[in-house]
Amino acid sequence: MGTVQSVDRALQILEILARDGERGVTEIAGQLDVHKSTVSRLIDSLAERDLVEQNESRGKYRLGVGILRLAGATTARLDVVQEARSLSRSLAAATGETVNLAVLSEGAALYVDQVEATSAVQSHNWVGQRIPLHATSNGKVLLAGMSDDEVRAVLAGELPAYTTRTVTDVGEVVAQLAGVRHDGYVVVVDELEHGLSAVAAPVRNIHGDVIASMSVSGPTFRFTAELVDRAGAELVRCALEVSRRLGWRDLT
Amino acid sequence: MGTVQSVDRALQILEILARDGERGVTEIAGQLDVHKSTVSRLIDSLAERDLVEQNESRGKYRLGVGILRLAGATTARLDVVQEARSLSRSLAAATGETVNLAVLSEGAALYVDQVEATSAVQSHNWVGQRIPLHATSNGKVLLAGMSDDEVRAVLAGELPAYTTRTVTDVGEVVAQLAGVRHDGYVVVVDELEHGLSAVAAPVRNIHGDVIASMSVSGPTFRFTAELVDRAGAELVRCALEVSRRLGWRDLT
DNA sequence: GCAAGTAGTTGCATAATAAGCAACAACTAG
DNA sequence: CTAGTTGTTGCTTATTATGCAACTACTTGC
Repeated sequence: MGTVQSVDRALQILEILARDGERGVTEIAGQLDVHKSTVSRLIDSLAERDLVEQNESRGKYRLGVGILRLAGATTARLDVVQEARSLSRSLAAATGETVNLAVLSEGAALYVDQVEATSAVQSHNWVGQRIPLHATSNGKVLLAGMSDDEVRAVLAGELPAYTTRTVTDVGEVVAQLAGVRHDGYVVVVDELEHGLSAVAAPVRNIHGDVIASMSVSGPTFRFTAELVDRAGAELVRCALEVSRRLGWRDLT
Repeated sequence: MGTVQSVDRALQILEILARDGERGVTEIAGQLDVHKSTVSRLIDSLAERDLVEQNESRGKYRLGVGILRLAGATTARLDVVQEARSLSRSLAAATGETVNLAVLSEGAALYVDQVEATSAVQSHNWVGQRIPLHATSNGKVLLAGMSDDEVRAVLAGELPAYTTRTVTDVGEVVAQLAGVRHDGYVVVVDELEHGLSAVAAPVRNIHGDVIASMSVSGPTFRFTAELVDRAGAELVRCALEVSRRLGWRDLT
C-alpha cells in the first residue's frame, strides 16, 4: 500500500521537534531536503490544530499542546492502562515507590503510565519517554516476551553503557532473559542510572503474549533484599491481576 | 498563509479517532467527504509512525502509542510543567490530595500534569483531558485571566449542567470571576461531579498573563473549611513560586 | 546608524502527487 | 451458499503541493 508524501513530511516535522525541542523553518527544510516554503505550509497545517507552536513571532517552532489532547485520548483508550490503574496505585502505596507501565514501541520501552508514592524520591515523569530495553527492568521483561532471535534482531548494534553496571554484551542479556522467563520478574540495579533500581514483571494479553511490563522503581539504597522480596511478590501479583483482567488465564 | 489539504485531512482523522475511539475507513471517509481509498492512504502514513493502529486485520482503526512519544516530548518541554513539578509533588504530599496543572486550549481546560498523594481517593488520570471551564476551579481561574468580553465569547451558548450545583448562567459565572481575580484563588464544590471539590490558583508568565492554573482537588467530604484554608494558602504560595520561576514579578 | 545577511512568509506557475475509480480479496450477515 | 460490505491497490488524471522569486522583518557586524 502507499502512503501520502506530504503527510509523511508533516509527521517527520513532528518527530524532529520531539527529538530536538525546537527548530526553525530553514533548519527543518534542510533536514527534510525540501524548500523552506514547503515546511512553512506544512507547519501551518500542524499549527492550526495546536500540534506545533511558534516561540515568538517569526521564531522557532516546537511541539504544541494539541499533542497532549490526542495523547489523553490515547491513554484513556489503552486497555492496559485502564485496567492497571487502580492496581498501580495500590502498589505504589504499598511499596512507597514509583510504579510504571511500559509497552514495546520501536525497539524501546515506551512508558505509558506512572504512579508515584508521595514518599518517592524522584519526580521525573517517565510517561511518553522511550527508554532503552537492555538497561532497564521493564525493558528486560519486554525482551523476555520475545524469542532469542527476535531479541538479537532488536538489540542489533553496540549496546550503550549508561553506567559501569550496564550489561552491554548481547549474549549476556539473552542469558539473563532466560532467568526472567523462569522467575517471572527481574531486578535491575544501577544499569540505567547509578542509584536507580527497579523490579518488573510482565503483563499478558488473552493469548499470553507480553504486551506491557509493570515495574516498581526507586533509589538503590532503599532497594534492600527485603524490599525486593516484598515488592517483587506484590508486583507479580498485581501484574497477574492486570493480565487476568485482560483475559489471560494461567492454567498451571 | 496556506495550509496543506492532505495534512489537514490526516489530522482530522486523528481528531475523529480521539473523539470516537475507533472508526473504520468507510466511516471516516463519510465524515471527511472523501473517497475511502483516500482515507486508506492517509491512515497508512499515520500508521507507519504508530499514530494510529488497526484493531485487527481489516478492522477498525484507533489512535496508537506513537502519540504518547510525541506527548512525552511535549510535556518534557513545557516550561510550566517542568517548573511546577516539584512544587506539585510537595503540595500533594502536604495536602494528601491530587494536584493538577491545566492550560487553556480551544475553549476548555487541558490538563497537562497531575500528581496524586497516595492517600488520594480518585485514580482518574486527567492529563490530556479537556474539561469544561465553567464547572471547574481550574477553568474559572483560566477564565479569570481573560476580560469579561473574552469570557462571554468563550462561554457562548448554553452551559451544560453536570450536577445540580453547576453554575450555568453566564452572568453568574462572570460575577464569580470578579471574586476569583480579587481573592487570587477559587473554590468549586460539586459542580463537575457530585462529591468532587477543588481549589485553584493562577500561574502567570513574565508578563503577568495567566498561562496555567494549578489546583488541589479531592472528595467534598474531605474539603472542610480548615482544609480549604490550609490547602488554599499553600496552593497560592506554590502557584506564585511557579510564576516567579517563569519570570513573573509581583511588585505589590 | 546603516548595510548586508538571514529567516519566515506568500503569490504564482507548473511539476508532481493525491485522489477517485474500478476491481479485487476478505469478511460478515442472512 | 449468496449477497452485501469493508478495506486495499493499480492506474489515470484532476488537483494540489511544491519550488521559485520577491517580499517583510529581524539580526549581526562594522
